[in-house]
Amino acid sequence: MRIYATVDSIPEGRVSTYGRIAEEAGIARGARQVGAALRDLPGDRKIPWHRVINAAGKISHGSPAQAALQRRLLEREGVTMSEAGKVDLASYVWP
DNA sequence: CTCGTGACTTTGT
DNA sequence: TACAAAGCCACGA
Repeated sequence: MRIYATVDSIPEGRVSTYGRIAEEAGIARGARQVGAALRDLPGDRKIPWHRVINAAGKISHGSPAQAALQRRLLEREGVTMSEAGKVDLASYVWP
């Protein structure tokens, strides 16, 4: 629950990393757990899972389809990325 | 209690 | 930029 609440607090047009979220949620080094939580997400939840990326600013998971979807959702909110699909954390990560 | 697993992270080639 | 190795942590078998 802590994880869901934290992810839900990320405003539109901003992103956050697994590590940051884990810390915010109380799990100091549980970045993986955050990923697991999002992975098992039903989908009908009102959670902006697409604003969650890894420390490198990239999408590190699953099917190309899923990655493409996440990228599309982010760009729709104004988050730009390099060709390699890398987000400029310095300007989009949530403080 | 021990093992395997994984939408991670760091560090070093 | 890409890959490997070694940490880390909650969970379930």
